[in-house]
Amino acid sequence: MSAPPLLDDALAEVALALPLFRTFTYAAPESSRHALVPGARVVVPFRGTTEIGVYLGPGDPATLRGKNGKAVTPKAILDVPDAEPALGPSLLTLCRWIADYYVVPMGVALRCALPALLTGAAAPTPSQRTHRVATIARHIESLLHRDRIFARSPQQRALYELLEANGGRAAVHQLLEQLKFSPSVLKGLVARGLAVVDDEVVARDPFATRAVAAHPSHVPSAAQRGAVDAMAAGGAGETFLLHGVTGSGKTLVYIELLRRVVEQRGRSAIVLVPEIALTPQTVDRFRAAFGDQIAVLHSALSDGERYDAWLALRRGEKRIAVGARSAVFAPLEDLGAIIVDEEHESSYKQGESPRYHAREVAIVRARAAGAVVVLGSATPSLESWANAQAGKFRLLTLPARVGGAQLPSVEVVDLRVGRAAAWKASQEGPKSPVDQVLSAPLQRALEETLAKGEQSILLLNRRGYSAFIQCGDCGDVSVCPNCSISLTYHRAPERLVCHYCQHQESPRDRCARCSGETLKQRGLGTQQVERILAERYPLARIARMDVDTTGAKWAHAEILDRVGNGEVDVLLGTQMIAKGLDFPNVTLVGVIDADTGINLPDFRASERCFQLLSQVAGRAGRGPKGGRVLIQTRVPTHHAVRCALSHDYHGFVREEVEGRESPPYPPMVRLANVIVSGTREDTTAAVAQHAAAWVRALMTRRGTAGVTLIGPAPCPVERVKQRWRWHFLLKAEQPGELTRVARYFVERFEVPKRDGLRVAVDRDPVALL
DNA sequence: AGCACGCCGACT
DNA sequence: GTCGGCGTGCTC
Repeated sequence: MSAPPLLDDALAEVALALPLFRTFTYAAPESSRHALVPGARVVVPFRGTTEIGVYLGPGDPATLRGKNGKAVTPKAILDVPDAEPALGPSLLTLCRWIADYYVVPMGVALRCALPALLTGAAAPTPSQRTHRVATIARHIESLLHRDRIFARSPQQRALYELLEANGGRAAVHQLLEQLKFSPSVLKGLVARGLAVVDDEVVARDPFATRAVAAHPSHVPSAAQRGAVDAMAAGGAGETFLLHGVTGSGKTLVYIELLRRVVEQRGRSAIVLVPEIALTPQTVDRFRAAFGDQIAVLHSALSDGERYDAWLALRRGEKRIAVGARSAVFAPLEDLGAIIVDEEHESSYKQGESPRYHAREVAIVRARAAGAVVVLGSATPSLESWANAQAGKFRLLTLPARVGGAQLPSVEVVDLRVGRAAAWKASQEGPKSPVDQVLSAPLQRALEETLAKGEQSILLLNRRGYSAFIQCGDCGDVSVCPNCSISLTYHRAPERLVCHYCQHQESPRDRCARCSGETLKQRGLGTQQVERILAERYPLARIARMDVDTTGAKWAHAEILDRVGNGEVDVLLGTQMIAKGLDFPNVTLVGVIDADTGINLPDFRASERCFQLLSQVAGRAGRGPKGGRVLIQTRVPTHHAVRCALSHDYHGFVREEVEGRESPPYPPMVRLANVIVSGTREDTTAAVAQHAAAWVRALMTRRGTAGVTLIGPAPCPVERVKQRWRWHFLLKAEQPGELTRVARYFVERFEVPKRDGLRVAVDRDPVALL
C-alpha cells in the first residue's frame, strides 16, 4: 500500500517488552554498528531509565515525527552487551510470526523466547539458593490425639495439616503465604516439638541429580522401525502425526529418531512434553539414552539455572532440549527434529499473552529450519487429525502394543438411578460410604487386584473433600467472593478453597444467607474418597496424587517412584495420573465418575472426556499380567464413553466431527475468542457489546465475508479474580482473514481506560471457559 | 505497562 | 487555600 520506508543505517528499530504495537527508533552510534545484528540485545535509554530491548533492523526516519509532524531527536543506543545476538535469525523470524498470528506486540513475543535474565526482568540469581523449610518432627496419628493436642491452637493445627498435605515438608514462606498466619504460629509448633525449621540448599537442577533407572535397551518392533525410517527420510519441514495406541512404544520411536538426527547427522532436536513434573518416566528415558547431551528445561529451575541451560544450548554444548511448552524456543542451530509428545494436551497452550500453542509454533519453526516435526498421541486432537486427513501431515500408525501386550478390556458400570438401585439393593446390610463411591463391580475388582498383590489406579477428576457446601434449608451454595465459582471444601487443613483464584476461608457452621444449620457436603473429592478407601481397606497402601499433594517441587516424582517400587497398592488421583505413566503391575484402572466435565459449556468437552478416559485406560495392562478398566458413568451411551470402551478413536472422531459442523467449530473453522474483562459488571458488558458492534461494522465496511462473529455473551464463568468477563467469538474459514480482522481490532479499537477494562484475543482457544 | 500531567471533591 | 482521586496521553 505505502512506499517502502527509506531505512537508515544510522537509525535502529528496537522492540521493547511493552504491550505496545509499535517499536522505537534509536540512533545507532558508529561504534556500535558492527555488533548490531538483528536479534541482538541493546541497552537503550527510555523514560529516564535504561531498558533492554532487541534490535530488529535499520530504522525508518519517518517514525521520528512526533505529534503534528514535529521532529523527534532519537536517543542513542547505549550498549550492545553480547558478542553474539541473543536471538538467531530463525528465532527472530519465529517471534515475528507469533506477534503476527497471535496478535501481540513484538516485544511480548520476544520476551517469551528469552530467559528472564536476558530481558532484564529478573535480577541475576545465584545458581544455588537456600531457603527456610519446615518439616514435621512428630506425627500425630489418631484424630483423638490431634483434637487434644490442638484443642487450644486451631491455627497451629491448620498449619500442621497443611504441612502434612505437602508431604510433611514445605518452604516456610509458602506455608505462611497460603494461610496468612504470622510466623509465631510456626514458632509455636517448633516450640512444642511438632515441627522443625532448617535451611535447605535448593538442589542445583534437581533433575540433573535424579538417578536414572537403567532401562533395558529395547529393540524396536517392525512397526516402530517403519515409523522411524519414514520420519528419518522425511522431507525438510514435513510434519508427521504418529498415532500410536497407549503402550505402543512411541517414546522408543522418538529416541531412535533422535539417534539418527542427532547422533548420526549431528543436527539438534527439541522434545516437548506436556509437563515435566508429570512425566518423569519419559524424561528419564531420554536421559538414559542421551546422557549429558540433553538439557532438561523445567519450571523448578532458578533463573540462573535456566540461563545456564540456555547458554549450553546456544553454544552447542548440548544438542537436545527437553521441556514443556517454552522449550520450543530453545536456542538451537541446525534443528533436525521437533517432537511434540502427547500433542493433544491442552498444556501446550499458554494461558497468558502471548497465548501461543507450542504445537503450532513447533510446526512453523521446523518448517523454517528444514526440520521434521513428530506429533505423537494415542488420541490426536481433532485439528491434527483433520490436517492428516487433508494431507498436510503424514499419518503414521502404531496399531498394537509392544511385546504382544493387549489393550485392556474396558467395561462400563451404569450408575443411572434405576440400575444403581439394582446393584445397591443387591448389597447386604446398610449402605456404607464406600458404596457411594465404588459400585459393586468396581469394589470386587479392586478387592481381587489387592488380593493378587497387583496395583490399581483410581481416577476422580475432582480434588478437595467435597465439591461444594450447600445449605439444607435454603439451598444456598458457598461461592468465592472473587469468582462466580462454588468453593470446594478441603480437609487437612480444613478450608473452603476457590480452585480458580486460590481464595481460602474457614468453613462456617451456619448458612451465610439464612443462618440454617444443616450445611451439607455435595459431590465427592479425592480427599474424601481417600478417607473412605482407607476406612474400607485398612491394609491397602493408598497414595493420593492431585495438586494438593504435589505442592512441593518433586512430590510428583516421589509419589510415582513409590508406585514404581511397589510401595503403593492403590493410586488415587485427578487427571494428572492419566498421563504417560508406565507401571506393568497396574492391572486395574477405575474411573469413579466419567461424567465430570462432560457437560461443560465448551465445544471440546467431549473430546477432553474421550482423551482422558482413553489415556487413563491406557495405564492398565502394560505388563504381561494384562489389565482391566471399569468406567462408572451416568451417560454410558455418550459417544465419548462408548468409543473409549471399545478403544475406537476413529469412531469417536467420526461422531465428534459431525457435532462440530453446525454450528461450525474447529476443525471445521478457525477460531479466535475475544475476551473483554473489567472490574465492573455494567461497563464490561457495555464495552463487550460496543466492541462486537465495532467489529461487525468493520467487517461490513471491509467486506470480510469469510469471518463471522458470534456473541457477545458473558463468559461461562463470568467472574474470575474479581474481574467480570464477557466474550465473543470470531470464526473464519481462512486463518489469514481472521488475523486481519483481529489485528485491526486490537490495534484500532479504543478500550476505555477505566474500571480495569482489558481486551484479550485468544487465538485457537483450547477452552472457552 | 508505567508514569506524569491535569482537572474536580474533602480536609490539615 | 491544598492533597489526592484517577482519566488521558506519551514513551524514540
